[in-house]
Amino acid sequence: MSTRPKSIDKARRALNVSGLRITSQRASILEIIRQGRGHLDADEVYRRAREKQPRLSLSTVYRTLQMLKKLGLIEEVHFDEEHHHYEIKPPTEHHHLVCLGCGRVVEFKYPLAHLIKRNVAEAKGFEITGSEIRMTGYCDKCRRSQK
Amino acid sequence: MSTRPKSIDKARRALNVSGLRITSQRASILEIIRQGRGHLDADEVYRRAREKQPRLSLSTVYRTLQMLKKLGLIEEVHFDEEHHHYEIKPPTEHHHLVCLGCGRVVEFKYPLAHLIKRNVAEAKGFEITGSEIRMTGYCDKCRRSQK
DNA sequence: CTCAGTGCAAAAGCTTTGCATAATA
DNA sequence: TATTATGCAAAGCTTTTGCACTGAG
Repeated sequence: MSTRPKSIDKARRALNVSGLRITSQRASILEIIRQGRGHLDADEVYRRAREKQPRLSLSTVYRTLQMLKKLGLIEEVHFDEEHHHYEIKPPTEHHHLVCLGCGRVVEFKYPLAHLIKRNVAEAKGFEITGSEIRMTGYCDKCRRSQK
Repeated sequence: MSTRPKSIDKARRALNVSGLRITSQRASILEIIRQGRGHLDADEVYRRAREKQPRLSLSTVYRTLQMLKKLGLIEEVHFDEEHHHYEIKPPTEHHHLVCLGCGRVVEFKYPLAHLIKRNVAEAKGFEITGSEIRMTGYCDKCRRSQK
């Protein structure tokens, strides 16, 4: 059995098809995003990747993130106002709850895109290709400790 | 009858209550955001405000935006990856369709927060205070011209 | 061997901050 | 008149870019 996760193999193929090279930097970055479970920003990816590759530069991280985004392998999400965060493109539609107290991010599934496609987009003549839904609030723990 | 829109009066009260001063800069900025119907970024607010007040500085715009946001008078929304956009806090929940072709932003109403509150948040122990829903795609016009 | 990818350093946004001056309440 | 707000300039961050070198295919 393979020791490589599926998402990485998929990425290898996507790069090959596009005539792009698989470098150790790109492999680490992708692997880190995968392990990060969707909640890392560029700088955090950089810091983690440097533990294994001390000579890695931040520009490579940014260039790689852009490339992966363009290939549709990762997705950019916006948890707070300041940074972009990245996650491996999810196979099924899912969204995020962000706790304003502790910053915790919880994913949830709900077929909202479909709903809106049927009820709103068609009426406005829009063809929807992507959605980002972010609900903010306070998690269980933070609510309790605030009282 | 008053020539001032309600949203501005509401703002005046909010500032007074907080012991903040109503300056000509703040009034213009708020008025511009109101007229902008929610789709202006800081720089655009700045440029428009300067037509009337050439000496206005960009820092004042940023400081005012932050203040208005803190007071809950305006809301920050994220149409693209690069900038923040601001709108007068909407009385009813609404969301945005963003066209990737021409950048046009269309608002739509749909009680998604309520839906998610009932179906998702409660189960996860979250108390939801805000939501931002952004669907991307292509509008009628752009779809036609692409073919 | 060739060309895409990298590191480095510098530049380019957008946003914030310090401080003296101006203006509101 | 007492603060608060402003303008200006400088600094801070995140992100992008140019260029010579390195390394994957």
